[in-house]
Amino acid sequence: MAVHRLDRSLIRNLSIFQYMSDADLDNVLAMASVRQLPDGAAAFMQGVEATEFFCLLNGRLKVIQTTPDGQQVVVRHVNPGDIFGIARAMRRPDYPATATAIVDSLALAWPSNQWEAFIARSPTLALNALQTVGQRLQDAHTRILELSTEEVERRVAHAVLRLVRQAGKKTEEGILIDFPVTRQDIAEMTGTTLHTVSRVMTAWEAKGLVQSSRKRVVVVDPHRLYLLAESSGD
Amino acid sequence: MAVHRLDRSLIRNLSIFQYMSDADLDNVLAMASVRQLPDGAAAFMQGVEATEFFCLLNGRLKVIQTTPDGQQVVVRHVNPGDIFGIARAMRRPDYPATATAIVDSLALAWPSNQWEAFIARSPTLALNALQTVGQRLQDAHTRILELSTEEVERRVAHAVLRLVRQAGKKTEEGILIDFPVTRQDIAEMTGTTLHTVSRVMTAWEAKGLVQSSRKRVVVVDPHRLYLLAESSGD
DNA sequence: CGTTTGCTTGAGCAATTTCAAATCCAGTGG
DNA sequence: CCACTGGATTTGAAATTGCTCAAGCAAACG
Repeated sequence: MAVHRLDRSLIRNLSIFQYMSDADLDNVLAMASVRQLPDGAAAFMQGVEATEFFCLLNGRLKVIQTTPDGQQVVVRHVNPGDIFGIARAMRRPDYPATATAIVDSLALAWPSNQWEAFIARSPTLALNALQTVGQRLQDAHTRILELSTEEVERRVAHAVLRLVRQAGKKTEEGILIDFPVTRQDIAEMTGTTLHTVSRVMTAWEAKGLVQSSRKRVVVVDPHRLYLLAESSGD
Repeated sequence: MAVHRLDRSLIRNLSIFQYMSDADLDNVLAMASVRQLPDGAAAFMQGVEATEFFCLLNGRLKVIQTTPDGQQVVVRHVNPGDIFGIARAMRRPDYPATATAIVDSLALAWPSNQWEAFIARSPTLALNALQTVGQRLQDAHTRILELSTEEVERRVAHAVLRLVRQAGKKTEEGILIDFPVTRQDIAEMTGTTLHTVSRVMTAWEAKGLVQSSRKRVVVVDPHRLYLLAESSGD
């Protein structure tokens, strides 16, 4: 549970903790515990009291919101260096979504009630946190704009390009999305069905834009995909 | 331009400035200027450098994002007491949307570069700001969930109920939304067309749920509207 | 008044979902 | 090594939702 000798360098480079003094960092680290999250494990679940917040050291999570009738939406993916589960920082008592590891992952965890103390100690941290949440708000608005104004194919294109930016890895055939993604996942990111995603991606495959197989997507021609995402489809 | 003798009580009750010392408040007020925004005037415009942030004293604004091809989305409505235009606080150089007064309004304005100084002076302000942005993020996610999983009628119902919560005013016939709202506005809040909104609302009118006319919406039976918004529509 | 802005409504149509059925593939356990 | 199992994917056909186009009407505004 408690952590001995966590290295400062672990979190020194995380954007949220940038520009903090060594002393403050040590203080922050002293309160942290390490959490191992095997593939499929949840860091926290929707509706449960928010007792901790986290920072992902490595691996990858997806954050999912579920409607009362069981439909799911992928809120976002958590990448190494991201903080997540900061519901309490926004004065929300419970987690609004579920965060699940999609590959074996490792995270730091702090008790939620430490948040205020951290902020009080370091105004820089406050500004960083605000920026982080602000960025997420931007992303959310972008998504609302897309859901409101774009047709499915372009939404899917945007979603795939976003995945490329977050986890793109150069390979022989093109840029691989470096974690398992199903058609269902992409459907939940774009507000459509796995059937439609499948049809769209099959068409792209025929046009030589992507290559995909089971839980695996490679973008062969990012530029043409980008054009497709942006052009008004004429 | 500069403001003389703004009363502390003006902003004392605004949630964002709660729990600040009188001295800090005076300091904050000293930097503020008052901005009159007649109906139709823009506080700021999308894409323009974010030189100021604001707090609405009274009136009502709508915040709109426009796509490259001219489609519009209502991001949110600004109500008295809300801060807005804090793009810079999230390290965004420009305003991501346009804020327009939909009734004659009055706001306080501060230079964007004051933000950091304010936060440094008062950690409480930082926490309040974080909460505010956090709330907006929640709202945005709620909207994404609705856009992704609900059909038009329920989305419109949710949007109208949200307006009721923000600006509902009891009248003879029911709860009036206390500022001008067009079908187009509601369409831009729900990702549909004014035609569809019109059809939906005409049907509601026939069922005795609402009464509406030009730029005016009265919810006659909030409870039944709520049921309609929540039920899976069976 | 004439013009503009907002609202309604019908008809046809296109995009997407639903429903249904196969097929594929990775891993599992004989 | 191979058949088996279950999740993932593909695909066709039918059903549906909501959009586009088009027209007419009504209230507000100068």
